[in-house]
Amino acid sequence: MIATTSLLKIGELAKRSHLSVGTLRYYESLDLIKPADRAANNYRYYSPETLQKVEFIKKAQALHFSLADIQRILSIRASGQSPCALVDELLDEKIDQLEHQIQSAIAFKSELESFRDHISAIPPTDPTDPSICHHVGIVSLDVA
Amino acid sequence: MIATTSLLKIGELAKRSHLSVGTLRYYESLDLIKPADRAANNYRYYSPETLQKVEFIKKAQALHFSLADIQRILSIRASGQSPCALVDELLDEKIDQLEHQIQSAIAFKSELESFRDHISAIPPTDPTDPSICHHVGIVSLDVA
DNA sequence: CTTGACCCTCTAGCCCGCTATAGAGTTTAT
DNA sequence: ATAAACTCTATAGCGGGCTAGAGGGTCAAG
Repeated sequence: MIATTSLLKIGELAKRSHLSVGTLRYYESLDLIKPADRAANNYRYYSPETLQKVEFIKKAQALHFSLADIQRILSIRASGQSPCALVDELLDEKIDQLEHQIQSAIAFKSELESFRDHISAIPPTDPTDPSICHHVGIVSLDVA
Repeated sequence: MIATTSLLKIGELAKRSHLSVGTLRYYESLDLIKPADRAANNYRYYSPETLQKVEFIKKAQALHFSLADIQRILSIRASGQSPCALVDELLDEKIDQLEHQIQSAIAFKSELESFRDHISAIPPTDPTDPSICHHVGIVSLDVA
């Protein structure tokens, strides 16, 4: 028998974690959290540690871990093992992805800038011009 | 009566544009393209200019314009006006967004890097440690 | 005349992290 | 005793750009 006095109903957990009730149920559907108990009324009753777990989830999300990643981390932890190797691997992965995103965003931005400068140098053509846009550049620009 | 000899069936347009038939029908549902004619068999028959339009769509997509943006551009063009003002505005918008993305990706990457360095400096703890992860940092790190 | 390659519409599913609703039961406060 | 405030399940929708499938009609070649 669990000391029901300390257990939280889902609404309370929601309030304390600043997540919605729906989100908490959604997390359960992804095996991220689960209630310590389901009383006869079928209500979810959470142990207070769940709040820590939810905070962990939020922090990990802020680090751009997907909920699937987080589930993997938590399940390793739940099996009594250390998730550190996985966390390190995921971190390296995110950092690589970010570096790639940064480089391609920089390249793409300068591409857009030269395109903008290019078209603003072209005088407006007659609107009845049959080309799709007087910004002929858009049609003819080679974008890799 | 349209010279049916020069018109393209959807499969032909798909082949020439390297888009799928489904994509072309999807584009029609978004008012990006439409067939010049629908014969008695209800087949779509496209004028060859549609190929130019589709190429335009692909180029604009490569510039990260959404299909909704592209629809706006094309409808302005279709009404006989110049879409240049809109294109310029959208370009400026994309460039600003890219700049913002680049800056926040850079900041976030260095945040992740210092986090990684921080945790790799912490010796592994006992797996039976009740904290969620021996990477206590994940739990305690303040990420804005 | 039949086979296969087209074409049609309509619907559903994908990814992800939720949110919102309907319709029902339960608890709590007055 | 009743009404408000909670809880439950199950289902559908969002955005964006598609893809896939069912269940049909159409057309050209052999």
